[in-house]
Amino acid sequence: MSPPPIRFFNTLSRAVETFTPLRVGAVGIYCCGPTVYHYAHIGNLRTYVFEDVLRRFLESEGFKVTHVMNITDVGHLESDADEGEDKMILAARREQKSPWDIARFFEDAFFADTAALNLRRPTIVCRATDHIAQMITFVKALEEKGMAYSVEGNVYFDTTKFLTYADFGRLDLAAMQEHARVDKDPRKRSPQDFVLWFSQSKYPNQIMKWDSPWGVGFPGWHIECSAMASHYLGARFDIHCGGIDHIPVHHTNEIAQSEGRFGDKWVNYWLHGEFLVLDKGKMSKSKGDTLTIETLREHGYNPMGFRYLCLTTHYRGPLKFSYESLESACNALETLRNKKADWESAPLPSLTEKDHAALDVYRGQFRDALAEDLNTPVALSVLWTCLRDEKISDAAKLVFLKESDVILGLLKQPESLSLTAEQENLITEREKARAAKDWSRADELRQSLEAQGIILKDRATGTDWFVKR
RNA sequence: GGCGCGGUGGCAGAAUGGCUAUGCAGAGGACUGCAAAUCCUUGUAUGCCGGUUCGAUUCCGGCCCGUGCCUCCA
Repeated sequence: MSPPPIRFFNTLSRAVETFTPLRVGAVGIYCCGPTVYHYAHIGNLRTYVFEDVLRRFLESEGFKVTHVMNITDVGHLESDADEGEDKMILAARREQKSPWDIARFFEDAFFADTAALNLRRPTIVCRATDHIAQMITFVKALEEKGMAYSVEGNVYFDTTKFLTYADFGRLDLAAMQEHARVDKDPRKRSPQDFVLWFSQSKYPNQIMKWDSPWGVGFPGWHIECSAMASHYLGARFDIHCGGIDHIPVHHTNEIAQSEGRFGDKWVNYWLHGEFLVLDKGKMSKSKGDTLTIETLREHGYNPMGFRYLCLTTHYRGPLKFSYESLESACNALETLRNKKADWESAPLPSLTEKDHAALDVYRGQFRDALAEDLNTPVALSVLWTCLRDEKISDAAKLVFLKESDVILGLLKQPESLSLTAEQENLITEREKARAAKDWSRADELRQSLEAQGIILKDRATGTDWFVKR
């Protein structure tokens, strides 16, 4: 009996569909990446965790995955002056850093964060500023097809030329117009038309600008994704991911541009991640409550606990974040780590036939959970059930723990620091005390190290240490 | 106004037309050095009102509540 097919919820149809790639054995995925003018917050990162698991799962299914992610490093930096919230930008400006330096700084910070969450780096990371030529080509092509118009140096996409514009987001354009929160740009013919190329910036001190057939300026907000995705993945590809907020505008516009240019279905499957929410709704910069990986560390939590927390929720449902739930996730993760360390430190027997049989069942359940629209909570529950199965050996459990972790990605060691000589001494002294059965002295030393954030684990092979959390 | 998501035990969070995962926390116990780790046992739940059904948390309708997007936003 063949396993159930891989199925994903496709925003195009708003239904779970069987996944069939365009090419046998290969999958192309484009994921909308970060805007690098601030640190990523944990809500942003949740979406990247989902995409990472998607990629790992498809790879485990034998696909060669091309995972493309853009870096939005072009923008309107000068407009940030009146917001004045981001200390880094202010500092960079004070030090007369260029927007490019700032963008690079936050790009590096982004990948440091994703590394802390054990996210695999996309196979292709592409910066918008490195692909201005592709964007210009793209806009020219739209112009030639009569899908764009120029007014006073700005080029706009003509949404009336793309008859299915409202379909993807199921938009009621008339209703939206009535409740528009932003004044219409008088140069636009239709309210939903959007800019492909700006030569008339609303920001007088625009620093990042490029020459173009329409004047010196910079690209519109949506064109980079269409240009880079089609550049790396072709005029048609398998999967496009992003946050759910992208459906009504960004992805709607991407589809309009791309199908406007290529004249055919652009992306087969659109997968969107729901938001992470706080008690009072989503976090936002204006409310001053954005949480970053660094914030979690400051509260004493290991970033990997956040990865675990993400996996306990299905990607299409909101994740209610609280320190209580993060604590719970960290504790669960800690147990997984302890089990792994315990089993690895002791010699284990080889697997029995019974072990093999049970493992096959667990592997199947685990795989099928993920195949059904990436159900990580169920996959985790399969893992725990296996780990607490009295009928199989620890050796078998260790095998499954490691196998499942190729996709879950939870067991990467926390960033460790090396011990000071003094800390090393304390451990050695404690070993001596234990050998002498001086338990109170041993515990005293343990507590002393714990106060410094070092947790000791006595194992069959000796004493290990971990950084707390 | 339009388009979405959610309301399950103390917390997080799955699934399912009947027998309701999983983790954390709490309680009790085992082991151990009265330590750490690990293991075992254990209580409590499906927003409200109707309908369909032998039977609904699950399907349908209505309501209430929360929340997101529609402006760069994961």
